[in-house]
Amino acid sequence: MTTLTAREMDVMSVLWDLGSATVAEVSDRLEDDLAYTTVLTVLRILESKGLVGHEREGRAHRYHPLLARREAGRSVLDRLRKKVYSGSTEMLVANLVSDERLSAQTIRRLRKLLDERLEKEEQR
Amino acid sequence: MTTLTAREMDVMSVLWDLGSATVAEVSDRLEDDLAYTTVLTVLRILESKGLVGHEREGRAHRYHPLLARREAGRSVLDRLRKKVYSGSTEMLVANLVSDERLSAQTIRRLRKLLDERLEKEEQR
DNA sequence: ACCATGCTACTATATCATTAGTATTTTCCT
DNA sequence: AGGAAAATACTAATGATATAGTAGCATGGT
Repeated sequence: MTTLTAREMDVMSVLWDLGSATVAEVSDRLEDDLAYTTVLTVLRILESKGLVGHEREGRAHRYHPLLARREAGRSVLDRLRKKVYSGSTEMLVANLVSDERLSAQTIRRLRKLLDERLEKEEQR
Repeated sequence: MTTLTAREMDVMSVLWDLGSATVAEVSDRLEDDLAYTTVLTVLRILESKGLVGHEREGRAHRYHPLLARREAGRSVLDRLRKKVYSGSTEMLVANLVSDERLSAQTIRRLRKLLDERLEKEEQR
């Protein structure tokens, strides 16, 4: 299972958004003002866990994610559902849609998503 | 913000499910076989963070959650949305409903939830 | 009233997370 | 080619997490 620490998630977030990034680029995008070497250290830890890779680019290293958003999200959601919502996806979603500020448009799109899912489910 | 560690979440999970529990009860319910004192230590840390409280019961202490499921869930979801899904609730939910094994019934209930939410949204 | 048992209080330790400094290497530019 | 600028490699300190042992206290049963 893939568990990211808070800081690791911050860094992965930048890589996901940019596709790939050098240490300096990651450092720039992080909210907190960390030392350059601190960011590098986090990236190396992520690499040692097999969650990012890198290749040379000029004198710098360019890092890219090996772990997909989807995978990372799934492992968090899975745990959240189990531990916080007693295993109930329904409670999780209920909580989610009632807390977040969602536009009518977004809600319609989400409903459509469920409709499509329902069709697939019923034709099995 | 309320950030629970993995183990803290395990323990809170038991308290949420049972309403309240003694150290022994929590210990029993945990998947991992931890020493009694380990569980006690976690509960004391949670108490020091203001997330649980306790009262005497015979010679034991009975612990109860002060942090609600909802709050805990929200803080995780919030972070997840921001960091993993670039702020998009839609992507989060899409990911959620396409990965989880949901029954047709559950999907219908979730859709109903959205419908209700939509009405509220439109009458404003 | 006593004592065995279960519980807490206090303490301890290993590991992981977070942060960053210093030394060294690389490369780009003139 | 040589040097400034910028990057990495290595090292390390601090703090949080996770785990549990030991001593001592309290209480419930007989």
